[in-house]
Amino acid sequence: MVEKPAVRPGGRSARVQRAVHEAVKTLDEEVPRDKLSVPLVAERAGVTPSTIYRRWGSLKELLADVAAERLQPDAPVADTGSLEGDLMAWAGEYMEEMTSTPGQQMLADTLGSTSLEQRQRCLKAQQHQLQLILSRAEARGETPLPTVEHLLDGIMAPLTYRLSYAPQSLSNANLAQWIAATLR
Amino acid sequence: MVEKPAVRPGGRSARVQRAVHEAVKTLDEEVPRDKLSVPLVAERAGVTPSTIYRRWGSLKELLADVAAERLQPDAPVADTGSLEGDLMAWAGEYMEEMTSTPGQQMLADTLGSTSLEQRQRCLKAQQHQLQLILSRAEARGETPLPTVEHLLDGIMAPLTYRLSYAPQSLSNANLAQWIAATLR
DNA sequence: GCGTTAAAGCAAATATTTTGCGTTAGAGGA
DNA sequence: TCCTCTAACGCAAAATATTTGCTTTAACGC
Repeated sequence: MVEKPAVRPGGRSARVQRAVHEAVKTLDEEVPRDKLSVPLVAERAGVTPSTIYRRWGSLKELLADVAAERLQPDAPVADTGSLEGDLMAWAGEYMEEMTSTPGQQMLADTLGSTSLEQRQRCLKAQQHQLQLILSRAEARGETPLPTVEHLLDGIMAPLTYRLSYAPQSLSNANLAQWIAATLR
Repeated sequence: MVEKPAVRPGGRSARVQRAVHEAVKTLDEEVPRDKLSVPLVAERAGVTPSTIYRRWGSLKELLADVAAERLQPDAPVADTGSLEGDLMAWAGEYMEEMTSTPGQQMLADTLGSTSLEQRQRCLKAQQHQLQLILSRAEARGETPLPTVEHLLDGIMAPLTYRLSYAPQSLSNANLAQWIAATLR
């Protein structure tokens, strides 16, 4: 039911997808979540509701798709000069973004979705970013290097767990501690 | 919007709540998720849809409420004779349950809900169970003992992270490794 | 250009959600 | 025990949202 990346970015499909995604993002800032509806999004995007239902199936899946897309990193990871610094900068930014109200909403949208697919996209993106950070550390000659899996389990997992279950308990100190413990 | 524990278990409110929860649990095994609707639940529970809408607000919130309730442990934690054994038994059972299709559904229902409240209930329950396990270890004289927070970050967090993002990658070996590393 | 076809539009048929108002069950007091 | 008060429920009409069959459009490959 979910659209594969369009083969040609200029096609009609791609145009509709962009318009709909854009409409969701805009409206999400204008109306409270329980007022967001498929007909509303459709009107803003200039398409008919049935187009959205046929393509995404439901509002829930559409929101998950948009959220997963927004979670794809657009900015390259900052290079602070050390593995620990890079991790702190990158995970810190992620934490910052995800503790905000729209961030919490995005998280709920992805985690609440029925299809694993969207979540796997997010995981892939995180793995990719971490791999980049690790490669830079390797180039610097830092050693010993942890694996991506290690970083996920030691840093991203506790971070994500708290983002869902106790976001107010999160702090940079927490994060720094997980990073330090994982690199040890 | 969510019902506080009924003051009197015999009252009408409590009866309706039980009937509705029961209906959700039964129907969840009978019909595919996208066919589950408020009117359907209402009919099975013998109440009118408006009762459910007035009390829970939406199907999503009702499902989150039911899921959170199901995540409250009903069986006491097994006593295997050691902290490591108890953790493995308890977390293993949780992992087992949550990798199943209904388990994945419950997880999505709670994590996808708008209200933190339900997730906090689950966190409280996990903390309580872990505290129980720790108290037993303390009584046995095992030392040094980790904190509940440590166990959450080291074991439950990676477990939960993978349950959401890569459930197929989970194994007892993984779990055993997290437990061993956390107790070290 | 020209046929082919996947995706979009349109509108009617269903289904769900909301709402106003009457009814009922049960708590608390005389 | 009975009476009163009120929160929660039932009912049914109105408003919205969703599904569906059929038509139209636009982009791909020839």
